Amino acid sequence: MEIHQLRYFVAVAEEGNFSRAAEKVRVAQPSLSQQIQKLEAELGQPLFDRLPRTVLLTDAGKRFQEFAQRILAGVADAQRCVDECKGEAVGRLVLGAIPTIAPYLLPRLLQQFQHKHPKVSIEVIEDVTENL
Amino acid sequence: MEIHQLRYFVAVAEEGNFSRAAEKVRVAQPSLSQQIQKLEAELGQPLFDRLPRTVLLTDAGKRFQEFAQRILAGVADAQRCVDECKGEAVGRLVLGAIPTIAPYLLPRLLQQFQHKHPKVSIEVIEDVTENL
DNA sequence: TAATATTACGTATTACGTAAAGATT
DNA sequence: AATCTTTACGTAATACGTAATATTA
Repeated sequence: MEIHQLRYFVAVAEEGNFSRAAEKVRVAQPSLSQQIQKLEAELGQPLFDRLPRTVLLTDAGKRFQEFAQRILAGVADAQRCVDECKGEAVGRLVLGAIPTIAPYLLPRLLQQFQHKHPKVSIEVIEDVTENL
Repeated sequence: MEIHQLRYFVAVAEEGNFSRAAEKVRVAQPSLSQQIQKLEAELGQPLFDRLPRTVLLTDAGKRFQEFAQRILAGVADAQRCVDECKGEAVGRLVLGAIPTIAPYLLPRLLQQFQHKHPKVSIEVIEDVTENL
């Protein structure tokens, strides 16, 4: 069982149609068909009844759908969760800069940086020799 | 993000050691290392601090671990869920058998079958000609 | 030197797309 | 004929293992 298979499965379940599901998940329709078959083989039973007009979930498929959706939601949550950590730098930044240029470039850059990393304290040293 | 990557990640998080984790999930250690790197790349940040003696979860890694475990638990649940559907055959089974042999083989087989498929009603016909 | 993680690289698996076939209306 | 799914098959992506290379104690 793989995550992309779960995406395909949910798409077919929602669309009731392999072709439209394939467009939705942006994959060739036979490829999607293969992945669904593979998933069904691994689970040991069919997830869909392939009827002439539409594709319906089997009982097992209905059950499975809820789990699949919860898993995919979990994946999305996990993504978002670590994204929140991303810019969360903390600490202290000491920055050396050439006195002549500093006032012209730094203000905007530092403002952007502070916005992204509010927990970092910044100190700018224009004349480095003072600290030698 | 793939399910096997989550398994690898959880193993490393639990073992605090790539080598032992690799044994646990039965994969070569460099392969596991690669998959972790790939996962970290996709998430946009490291999940582990590679320290000399051990491997520790980063803040993002700690957060991610909970989600990963929930996802894997969901996968296991999904498997179990559809397994429950498996033997749930319902309906009626009419079985023809050679009269001489039937009494010797069928009782045990039918008992097993009924145990697995309690919702199937069974009829045994020993003399098929009666039904022609 | 021992223990551990990463990089390099060739191989085997596999997901994919295109084309053809099957099935149903 | 038209619509939809599956089968067939070659290609491309990739997960894997082995071997070599850091890195640290």
